[in-house]
Amino acid sequence: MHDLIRQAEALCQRSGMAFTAPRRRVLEILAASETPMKAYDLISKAGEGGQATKPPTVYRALDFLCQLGLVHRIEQDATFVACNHAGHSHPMALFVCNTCLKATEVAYDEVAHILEKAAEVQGFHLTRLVVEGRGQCQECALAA
Amino acid sequence: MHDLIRQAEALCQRSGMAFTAPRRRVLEILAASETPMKAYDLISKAGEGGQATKPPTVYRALDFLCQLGLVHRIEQDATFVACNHAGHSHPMALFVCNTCLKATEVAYDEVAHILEKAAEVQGFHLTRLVVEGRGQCQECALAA
DNA sequence: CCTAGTATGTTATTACATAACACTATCTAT
DNA sequence: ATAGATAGTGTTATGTAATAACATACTAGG
Repeated sequence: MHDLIRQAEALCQRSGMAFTAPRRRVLEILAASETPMKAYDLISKAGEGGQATKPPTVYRALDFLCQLGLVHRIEQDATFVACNHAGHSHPMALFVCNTCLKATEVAYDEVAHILEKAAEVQGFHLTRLVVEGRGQCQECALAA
Repeated sequence: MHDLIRQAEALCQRSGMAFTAPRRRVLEILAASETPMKAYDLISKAGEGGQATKPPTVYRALDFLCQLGLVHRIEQDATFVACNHAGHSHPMALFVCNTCLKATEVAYDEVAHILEKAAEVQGFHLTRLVVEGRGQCQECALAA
């Protein structure tokens, strides 16, 4: 978890971007969370203790972190989750458990390839791909 | 386009559901639209001419139509689009052109299979899958 | 008829996200 | 040093997406 912060620092330094206080704060909160978080939970969490934190601050940090691949937005339910695989940016599908709400990352290189081809057949050139799932994780299946 | 309406009627009759006025209205508007629509554009469009139409009316219709597979919600940008392939419910990925905003449907049976397997390896059982893309369609590529 | 089930109408509110502008820090070319 | 460019934050206000809660109407089976 502290690894992620260090990775972020390194990544920013290499690309000449600033790893500023709000960006660090948002990443720390997400990294410490077991499950993906909604933006407004992040906002209130970020405001605990210190000064009040307002939506734009957090949304800007999220945009930044998403672009760097340190955080992913889950489109299905508009939540955000820290990414374990920062740095190497191979495409990752996010599968969210309906019971415990935890997100599992799954590589989908092959799938991306197939989809790109399928799109190309229709003359469509892909620049972004969203692959997400819902279901039940192993732990919750066993507990049931 | 009128085909879609008839398909909807048939589908509802078969499954004993009512194809009511607001449901028909929403489907008609979506079927007539070249591109996916935002909910609130639908709401104001639905309110044109006749009586004012309020959010819950449209959202309820959308839920209904989505469940029947007559309409798809595009998670990336919270838009809705009528489905060409109503009835048979094989999984369809939606690729949206960044230029003309039109959506193209692409079958992804194979992909679904691979993802299910990839998930199962980690003990994750999938119940829902979202596959969406962004990019440029053929027409727009040629026009550029 | 009347009542259970299904759907709609309406008001109000909650949740998600960004526009616009003022201010601060930092870097760099002169 | 210092003026100007660049990047980032703080703040106010607002725009956009979605739903809760409750009242009302339609319709089919007893």
